[in-house]
Amino acid sequence: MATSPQTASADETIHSHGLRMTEQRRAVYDTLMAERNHPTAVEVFMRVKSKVPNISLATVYNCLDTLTDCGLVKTVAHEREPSRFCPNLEEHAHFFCQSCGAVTDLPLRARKRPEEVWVLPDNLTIEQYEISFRGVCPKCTTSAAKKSAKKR
Amino acid sequence: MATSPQTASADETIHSHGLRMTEQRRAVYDTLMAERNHPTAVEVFMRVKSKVPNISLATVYNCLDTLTDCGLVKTVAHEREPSRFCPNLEEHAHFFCQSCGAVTDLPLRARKRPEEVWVLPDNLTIEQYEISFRGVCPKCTTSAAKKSAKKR
DNA sequence: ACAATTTTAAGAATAATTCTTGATAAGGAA
DNA sequence: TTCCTTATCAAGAATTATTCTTAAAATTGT
Repeated sequence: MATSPQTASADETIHSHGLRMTEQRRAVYDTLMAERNHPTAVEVFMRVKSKVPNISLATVYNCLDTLTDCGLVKTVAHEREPSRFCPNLEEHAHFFCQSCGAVTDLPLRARKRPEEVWVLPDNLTIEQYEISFRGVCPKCTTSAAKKSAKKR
Repeated sequence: MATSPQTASADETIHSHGLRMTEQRRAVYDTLMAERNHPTAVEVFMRVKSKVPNISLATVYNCLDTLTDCGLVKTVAHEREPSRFCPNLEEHAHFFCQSCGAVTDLPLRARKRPEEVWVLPDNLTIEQYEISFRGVCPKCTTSAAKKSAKKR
């Protein structure tokens, strides 16, 4: 069977960086694409072991770094918690739910730029940015509301 | 001499949390207020030692945590780098210069809200957020421009 | 097939931060 | 004051995420 167009272009991207698409790198990449829920390196490690049983955690870290360097995934660092990895390459922010731990992508609104919200000095070159919101997600807000409704 | 109004209110804030303003906490707080350049815990430690010579790094961490819990300083975590501490309680974002390592506060523009830039699901409760930009600061941009001007 | 280069795996090493514990200090009651 | 309770401190051990080191295995160009 033919490889999907997505994985084919991931191959090309890796090759264009002078690197190879190895079994381990593909397995890590496919794992991220399959469940797009911002897993940590350890979570990726556990999932990927079913495909490549004797892969090591250090190799998972290496693969995630390589994929990040090639621009195929984004590394999301928040507070001092373990980094999370996400294959959404669109410009977006992240929301971390303090209640259930879920991480959600927040897409940019049309025709809005983050730079317009803060006062930036002249001559400042922005190369990247990271926007993290923290609070309670809709699911947890709703279930908390139900609970307090039951009480009375 | 009388204590400054700022330190007096820091005292009150600490007391309102059921805690004491100890020599160590005051020294750490004063150090942050004196040089508002986002030092790391180790940098605070080195500066504070001149006032309290036998303070330990762990105590500096404890003090910084306590001050953060009381809302007197902000802990700024960026990537996997050491946390930095800042006594600017105004709502602001941070800019990290990749060239010189300086951290700059970016105040919010008048009548602008970060929430208006990203698509937020309904029912989502935002409790805090952290906005980090990364790039080259004006000073480094200018000095790089000078250098390349000299070359030709 | 052979040599050169990548990549991997295992475990050691690192770095920032937190935890543990006993000692010290402070505040309040008698 | 003196005792008692609680808070805080200091020192070093422990933890956690991540990176480094190194030798072996795999891949590619010749």
